[in-house]
Amino acid sequence: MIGDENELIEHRLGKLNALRAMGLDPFAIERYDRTDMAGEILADSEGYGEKEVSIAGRIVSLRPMGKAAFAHVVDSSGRIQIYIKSDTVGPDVYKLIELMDIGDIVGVRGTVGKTRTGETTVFVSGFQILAKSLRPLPFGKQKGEQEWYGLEDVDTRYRQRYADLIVNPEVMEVMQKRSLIIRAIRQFLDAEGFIEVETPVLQAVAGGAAARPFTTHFNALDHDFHLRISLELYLKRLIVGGFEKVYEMSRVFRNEGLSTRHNPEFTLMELYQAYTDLEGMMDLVERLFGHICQTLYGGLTLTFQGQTIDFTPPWPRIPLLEGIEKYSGVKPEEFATVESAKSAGERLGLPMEKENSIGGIVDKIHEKFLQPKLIQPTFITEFPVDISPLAKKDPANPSMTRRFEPYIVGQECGNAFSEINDPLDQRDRFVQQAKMRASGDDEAHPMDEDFLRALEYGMPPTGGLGVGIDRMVMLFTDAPSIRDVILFPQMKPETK
RNA sequence: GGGUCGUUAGCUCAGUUGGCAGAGCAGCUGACUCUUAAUCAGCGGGCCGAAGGUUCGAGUCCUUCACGACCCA
Repeated sequence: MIGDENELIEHRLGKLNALRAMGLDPFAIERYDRTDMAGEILADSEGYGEKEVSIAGRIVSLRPMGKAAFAHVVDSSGRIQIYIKSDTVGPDVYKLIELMDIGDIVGVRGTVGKTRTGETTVFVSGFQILAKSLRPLPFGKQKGEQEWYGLEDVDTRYRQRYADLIVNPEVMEVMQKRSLIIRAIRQFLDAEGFIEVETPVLQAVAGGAAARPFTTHFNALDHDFHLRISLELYLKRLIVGGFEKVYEMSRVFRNEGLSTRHNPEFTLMELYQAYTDLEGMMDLVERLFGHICQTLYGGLTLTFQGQTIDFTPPWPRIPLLEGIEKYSGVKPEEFATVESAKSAGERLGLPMEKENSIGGIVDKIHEKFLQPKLIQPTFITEFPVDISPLAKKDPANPSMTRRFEPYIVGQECGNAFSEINDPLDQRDRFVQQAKMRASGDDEAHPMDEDFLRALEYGMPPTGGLGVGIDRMVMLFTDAPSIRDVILFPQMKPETK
């Protein structure tokens, strides 16, 4: 979009043309061999002696002073000062300083030393501009006493994440941590003997969660497909097929709104383990979160938004209705019928007009009264059957299921259950869901005959777990918004 | 979906009861061979988110729209 060029861009184009006229077209350069990274030099500034180093990176500050100049160069390892003196590089090379801008990519040769004030600096013997920055970086805020900030406008930050990354280095740090977390999850699961698989993103029936899917048309098959909303039903097909410990960590898509905790495409990790149950999954969750915390912070505690969170097992296990009674006063018996549950909800001041299922009301009261109290890691267990169409019923109380959700800092961090492996029960649940769908609940679970056929071949007793990776990364990076942990969050397209 | 707030220079923001469009930073010109996002002197830079309306006159008031933030559903 260099059509909207202004004076600033005009000047930089002029400098580019001057470089080209001198036979120094930066964009003709294909390669620059580096001997060292900025971070390595800063870490061992005494160890370089007279050795010549070559570094490359982006100019982020420039202080020319007549016939000498200071600048800072940033590469992926850090930021180092360079000092260029006309006497050293010769007047012809020094002239290039006039054609250099903050934002340019440069290659620098020189020796390592310290300036009078003690800052480790590369004393330049030669340099070249490797790429010209034509568009000024969104630097330049002064606030109070000489404090500097980069880009703040969140709209621009998300739409131009490339500029955000240059100007706000903490974004890069969060994304590096995200990579460490994902690696730690894979290490943990590999060590536990899990096999990572890939299942279809395009699905004729999008099930495994209560959410609206995105729909797309498959031209060759002349059929509408959905983008998956979960990984569950294909992974359980694999358990039927003989995999005993299997997982997938990948993107799923839900056609819903955006918020500080929701992005319509997000990363989900689901795992399934044959011959174990809910309690086996709780044990695994405790160890998984503990492993990640150890890897990142060397212990079992971290700070999130000022609160200290302790992952030391065992985490408390609280049945959902017990927790609701404790924090809202509503007794479990009140959830016996939709009518009594509704009046309990109304008593608490919650809008109940649209509610027509016990599970929905339980969920709403939970969200408002119990969930915000669950700061330290806690397992909430025993969810109503009508909002848990894939979880085994509790033999002691068939209106509830053998399901749990872990909560940390008031946020749901996962979902797990003893999986239904009775194809007859599963069919009944799907039929129930179909009725809910028919009465207007478009997030009710769709019928999936192929999945039922798989269960009919026989699936071992199985424990399953799903964890939203983006929310997990928020927790481990102290990020208040999901957009802080997603490089390119979903936005409405620009209209210009 | 509802409410509140926001959108002015590259960035961050002022702009009074409606009366010439402002600041800091960065940019440009000049000076300066150890600076700390230097310093000194000078100079440019605007479709005030878009469209309509009220008015002699709108950045400012009204309406609609677009995009965003926060809260609620």
